[in-house]
Amino acid sequence: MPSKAKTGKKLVIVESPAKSKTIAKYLGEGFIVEASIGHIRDLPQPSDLPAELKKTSVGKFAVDIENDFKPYYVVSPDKKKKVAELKAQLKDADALYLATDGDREGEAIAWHLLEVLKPKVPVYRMTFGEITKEAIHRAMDNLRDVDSALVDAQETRRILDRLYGYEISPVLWRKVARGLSAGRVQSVVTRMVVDRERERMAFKSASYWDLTGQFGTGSATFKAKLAAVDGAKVASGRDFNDDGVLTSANAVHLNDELATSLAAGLENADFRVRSVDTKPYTRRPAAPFTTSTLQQEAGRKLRFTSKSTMQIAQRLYENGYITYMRTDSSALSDEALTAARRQAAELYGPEYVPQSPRVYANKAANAQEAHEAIRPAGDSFRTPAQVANHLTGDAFRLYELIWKRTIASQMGDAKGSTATIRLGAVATDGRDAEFSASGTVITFPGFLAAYEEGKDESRGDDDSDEARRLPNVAKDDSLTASDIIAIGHETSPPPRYTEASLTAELEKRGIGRPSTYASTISTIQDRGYVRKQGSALVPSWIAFSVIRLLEQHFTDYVDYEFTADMEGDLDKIANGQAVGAAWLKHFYYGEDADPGLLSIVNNLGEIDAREINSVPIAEGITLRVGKFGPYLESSIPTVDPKTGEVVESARANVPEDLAPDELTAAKAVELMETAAPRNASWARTRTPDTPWLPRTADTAPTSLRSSRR
DNA sequence: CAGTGAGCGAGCTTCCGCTTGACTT
Repeated sequence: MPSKAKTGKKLVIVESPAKSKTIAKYLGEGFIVEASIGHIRDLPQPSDLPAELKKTSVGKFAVDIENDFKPYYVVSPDKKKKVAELKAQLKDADALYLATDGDREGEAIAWHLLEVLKPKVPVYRMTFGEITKEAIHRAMDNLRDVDSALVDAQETRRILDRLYGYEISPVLWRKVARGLSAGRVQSVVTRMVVDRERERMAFKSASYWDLTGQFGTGSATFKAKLAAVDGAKVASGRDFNDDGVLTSANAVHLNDELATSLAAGLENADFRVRSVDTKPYTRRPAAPFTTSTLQQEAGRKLRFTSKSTMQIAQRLYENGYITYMRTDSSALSDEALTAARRQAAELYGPEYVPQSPRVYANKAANAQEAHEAIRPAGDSFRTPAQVANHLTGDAFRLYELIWKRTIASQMGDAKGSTATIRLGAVATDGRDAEFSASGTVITFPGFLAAYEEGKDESRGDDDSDEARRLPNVAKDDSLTASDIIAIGHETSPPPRYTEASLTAELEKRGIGRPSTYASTISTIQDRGYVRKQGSALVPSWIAFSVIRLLEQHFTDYVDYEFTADMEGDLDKIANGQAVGAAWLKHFYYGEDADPGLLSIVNNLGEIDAREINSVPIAEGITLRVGKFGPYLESSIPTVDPKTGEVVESARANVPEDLAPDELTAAKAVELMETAAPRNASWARTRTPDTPWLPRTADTAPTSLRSSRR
């Protein structure tokens, strides 16, 4: 066999196969572009370690906790084939270019490739923020070495997550239930959902009343709302706190009676315009999509789950319709800016495009910006009409959303004016009532011509800033009045998170990464911490127990700032100001006053499982999380009337679909009463004067039969 | 179903982040 001659080609390795095709095109002859398809090595499951290692200091985490936290890496089973292919390609190449993403994880992938492929040819690290011919060639002119400090930072992050998850999860198995898990990201996310439910449980609703009326001059009428009585502002939803207490000192709180009598007293009153105030209105377009904002907006406008949004986006990306869909950057490349501005001008006219391109600053904490924003691919965008024949239902709708958002982001502000009319009259009882109405008129739609961002369900009063035109009126004009009615309102608790609003919050706080938002939300559902009720995320009672334990014993680890603090430290490692191994040593074994994770876990002392799994619900009634789910227990001893026996406690099941905030004291009593017959005595002693028909196996069918006849 | 428990104690569960297919339901 003749000895194999080198092809003289250069091997370039990127992360994503879809990217590799485009890059190959730009680099041309002489280059072979391959993809690693993400990470190629990772820490194995400790159970998969070779037997001889299991007994050593590596055995617990696949990290040597006694020797500078040296990780024990293995090539991931599903990457063995890929690695073999890359090795074969490298044999024929005369240079290797590691072109993985320009962020912390990408740097680590480059290093792992280096470790596994052991190239004998020159190796260069290259990075680019966008996939254009210019950017790729610029990257070729700015080659460097793999940044070992940045790799150290990634490795530290990886090991920290293993130590955190695999040290704390077993505590939950022992104290709450088997199979549970804790982690730097999932535990904080679960805590957010639990905290929101706690706020809802503690929430006390307040009721307040106001008036609306129809006012007008001749034929034109408009609706206005009571704003002030005798010069004092009328209290509305935002004037109450979550305890149902009025917090605005100068506001008048109208109840049913006061509002109804005022409405009656205004029936024939002489209403006049008191002021007309006009203010200019401008609104700016939203930034181009990041992973997080795409998931939110697709959730709001298209009702997609985060998971399905990502699946559809992946297909669009692979087929060349959009740019990369896992990104935390809202920046557009120069090529995209030009394309968006040109297309906006063509479709809407040059006056719709501002003089200079709009630049969006990144709002998210810890953004790494290895890619540009999510936008239509290419240097001239295909319009939705042009792709309509190639894309089916959901894919088309997602493309259209991305296209609109991108175009709109480079269009001018919407301009108009907001008019506010204040009008009033004196009621028959002498009270002065002032109403107000406002309406916005858009004189130049700007970006609104292309796209408007959706809104999340808002709290409190319904927004009256709708785009409506108010009639032309002037001060002291007399107005007709009709339909003056009193309306009662109740303040509402903070809304539950949805996938979309939770993702937004995670991005804002810098918790998790674009590639994991969707899977994190799946994880907390798979573990039974959270379930979806419609689009709302509702925590389980198990989650309450878990979070309570973590808050009490691992306070710092479930702090909302934990990840942000970690990122700060990792930055120091990436800058060479700190070393990963020393940082991990501090984290795991402690330092000075800080005990470290290991000693916390080893010195938990007596965690009273019963206490952790209990939540007081009402006087004498406690919710407990047991082996078979949550149940209610009453601690009020009662005497069984038949046997004369003292019953120490009674129990009742809690329905699966009952959200924690729906388990009020009254509901708990009701559940105890309708539980098993043995609780009958409990119910009778508790509410002696209420006649109560036990719904037992004996009585229920009878009553059903009789009621049906 | 039954509720933090007698004794012995095997074997099991778990993290985050980067990427796609190859699987089943």
